[in-house]
Amino acid sequence: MLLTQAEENYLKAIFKINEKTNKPASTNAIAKHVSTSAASVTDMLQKLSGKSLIHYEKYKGASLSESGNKTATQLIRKHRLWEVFLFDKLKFPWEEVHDIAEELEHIRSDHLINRLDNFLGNPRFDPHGDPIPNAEGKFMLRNQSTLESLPIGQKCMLVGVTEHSVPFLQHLNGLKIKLGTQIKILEKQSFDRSMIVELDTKTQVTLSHSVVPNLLVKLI
Amino acid sequence: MLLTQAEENYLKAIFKINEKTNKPASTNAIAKHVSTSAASVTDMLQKLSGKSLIHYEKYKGASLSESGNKTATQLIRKHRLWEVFLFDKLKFPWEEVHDIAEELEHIRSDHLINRLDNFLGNPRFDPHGDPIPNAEGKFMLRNQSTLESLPIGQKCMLVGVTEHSVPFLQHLNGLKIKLGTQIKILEKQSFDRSMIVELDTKTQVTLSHSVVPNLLVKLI
DNA sequence: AAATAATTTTAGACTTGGCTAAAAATAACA
DNA sequence: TGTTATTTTTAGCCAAGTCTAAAATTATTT
Ligand SMILES: [Mn+2]
Ligand SMILES: [Mn+2]
Ligand SMILES: [Mn+2]
Ligand SMILES: [Mn+2]
Repeated sequence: MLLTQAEENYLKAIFKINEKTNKPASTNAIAKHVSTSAASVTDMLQKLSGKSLIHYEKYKGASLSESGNKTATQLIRKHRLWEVFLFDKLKFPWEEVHDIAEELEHIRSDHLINRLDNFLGNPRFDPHGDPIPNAEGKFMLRNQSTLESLPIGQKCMLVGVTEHSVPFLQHLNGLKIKLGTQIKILEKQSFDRSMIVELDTKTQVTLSHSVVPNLLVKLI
Repeated sequence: MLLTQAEENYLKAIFKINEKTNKPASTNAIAKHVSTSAASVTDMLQKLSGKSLIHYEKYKGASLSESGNKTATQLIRKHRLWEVFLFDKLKFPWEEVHDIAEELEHIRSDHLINRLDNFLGNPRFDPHGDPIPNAEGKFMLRNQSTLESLPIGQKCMLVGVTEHSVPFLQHLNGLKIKLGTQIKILEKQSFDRSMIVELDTKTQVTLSHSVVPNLLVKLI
């Protein structure tokens, strides 16, 4: 089926809300995601329901149907592959790739995205460490923990971030922390839940509680 | 100014018609270019005129204003750079790049297009031999002739095509003719204006009059 | 269990970009 | 120079996607 850019954006929003909450996406939650009014969301939910892309019941929120899920997954695949292109090939900083990928993800050509995937070396993760579904829509899983959950003395490596805002990513830039950076936990302050860690550059940095829970790491 | 995709497409159409005819673009000519009705074109011409992107007088056709020209040139720059990306990097055949570039050209980010230009090695011509304007909008000129105008015995090299249709480009594929192919003129048939040429592969082929005038060559 | 608050839906309107049919202007022809 | 033919514009309509304001429903308090 041929979907408009608007319809695609709603499906992606519902996907992300469903994924995070494991519940039907509420009208208001969707409205925030796509930056529009609740009334507009209701209109669109009725349309998407009519096209059998979502399951929707008045006042009960929306979740993706099988075909809606497939569409949303392909969109995420395109988004993340374009992010890899921008980051790896065009050398954009990781905090700038998302907005451009929001536009590129709507280019319609299976041929294009599969060649791009190949050109990039079939990457499994995007510049923020998020998994890239393959052409069949399968997400790659990975053993990962949040840095917060690890004990003093543990060594690990940054493999992802759960927060994608520009200020947060720039903050990490300032700390010289990026994907692949090795981290050893030296101290955990129970008072303010900050953490003192040593990086692979031998420098010590303090990570506040607005940083620590957003870092996904692999044990080493 | 922020333009819609539709507005951009109209500006590009007017640019191309102006370029080819050296006259204001007629409503009908534009309608053919953007595949729409004459009535819709009139509507849009009034809108573009209101935004000072074109010079337009009822019944007299349209031509680009300075700002309209700048916009159209940047679009062509984006279109042709994306074509180079698709052809050089993703290895698409030259007859498939145009349609995808029609979508990619509307992605808005100066940052992106300048990095792409750099990544591609600042190419001056696209996969069809058309010049790529630089960031300031300047087109590179080149000494070229149409194959038709050359005498028997002349050696030359294909540098561009004036026809971009899929069947035409596939026909050239079949003849093993691509940009860079060297051509020597062996015979010119005055009856049907066909031409017998020898390629750099030493093979001889006959080029009909629906092919010859569409080949742009450089003398060697 | 009411009353109040928050969320969601409906109703009605607007903008963009398209359409067809009819009117007006221009071009071509006899 | 009239008379046709063609082109262009106007007029009126439509679908998508948005909005605000009001009504309906559901959730939260007292
Ligand atoms: Mn992103
Ligand atoms: Mn990402
Ligand atoms: Mn093209
Ligand atoms: Mn081209």
